[in-house]
Amino acid sequence: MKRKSKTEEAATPALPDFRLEEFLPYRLSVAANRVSRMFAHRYSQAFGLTIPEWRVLAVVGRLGTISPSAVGEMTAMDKVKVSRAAASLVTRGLLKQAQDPNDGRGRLLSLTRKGVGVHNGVVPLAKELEGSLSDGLNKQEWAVLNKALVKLTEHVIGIDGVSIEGGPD
Amino acid sequence: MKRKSKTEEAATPALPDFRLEEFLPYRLSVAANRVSRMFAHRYSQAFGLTIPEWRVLAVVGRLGTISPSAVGEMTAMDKVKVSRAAASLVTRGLLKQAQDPNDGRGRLLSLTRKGVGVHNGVVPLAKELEGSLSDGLNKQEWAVLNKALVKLTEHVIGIDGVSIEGGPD
DNA sequence: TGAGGATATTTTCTGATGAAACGTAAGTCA
DNA sequence: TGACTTACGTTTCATCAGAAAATATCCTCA
Repeated sequence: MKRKSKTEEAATPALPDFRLEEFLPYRLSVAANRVSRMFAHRYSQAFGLTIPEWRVLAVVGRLGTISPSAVGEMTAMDKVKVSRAAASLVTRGLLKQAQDPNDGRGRLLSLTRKGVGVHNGVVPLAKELEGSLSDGLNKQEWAVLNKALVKLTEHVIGIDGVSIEGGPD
Repeated sequence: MKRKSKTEEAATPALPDFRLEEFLPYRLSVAANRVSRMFAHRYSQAFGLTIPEWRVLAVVGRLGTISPSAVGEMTAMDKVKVSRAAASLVTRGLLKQAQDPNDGRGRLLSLTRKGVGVHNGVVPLAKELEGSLSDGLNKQEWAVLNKALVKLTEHVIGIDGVSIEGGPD
């Protein structure tokens, strides 16, 4: 199954051993992607929502009335992603977007009645999915995982000066 | 800072409370994205490599000669991503792609001398970056995080039948 | 043998992503 | 007031991702 190609220069000097499978950044990326995909699939199937849309819905649902920029801060999404997600939700009648009376540049987002209905439907699904996820770990592992992710996120910002914004989803 | 919009239908019935910041899938996604971006930035800066390219380089570097499909399995990347990353590495002279003598459909990837050089340069950087990442956590947290990510990844596959492949990076 | 189907990899097509440009609206200060 | 800078949100554009199609080869079994 693994034989050296003899046709050309066979380059096989001493290589530092490196196991990708044991590399934390790799594991983190794979885990996050698998989880994101599963959630995206479910949200989409049940409510036609993408993850950015769901995040906006969740934050607006909790805070009532909020600016797109504040949503961006709370969801770790950049302003472009928030703008698009909000526009899509407005088009679908789940979100209202009004002028901020105190600032001509600003907008204020809030849920419509329909948006409240969807929000109230998605939250239980989200919690249920998170619950089934937690079934794979014991209490202690779950708690440490949560804490470690928060610490890691905060710590990374310090390592690479690059102020990193949102994520793929 | 948070006032009800009175202009239109003010929809504010009882909403289930949901805190996105405490939602594990969200935390996982944010952490993974921040980490991926930091690593992508460094790899790119130092060696002009993207993360898919680095992953391919890493597994080819370890296994010597390997088919693209096997690389895909080992890197959790789909075949398209492997194909593109490999093509890019071949163009840049870091990788050799030969016909599999035993299968007309198959290819065999191996490092060129130049590829070995880059590989030997990236591995220490990767390890160093992982090390600085681990500085943010204590030994025990780090160990549990690693284990939890593996368990989570395996567990997710069972929840959602959708056989999920690669990731964004 | 040779038709049908499976497999490895690449290519195409379409949608998502983010950096940068843009339009507008505040703040600042001389 | 009026230039200059900063901030909010949207739009544009070039890149990137993955699903599905295309290509080439291999396998199976009648």
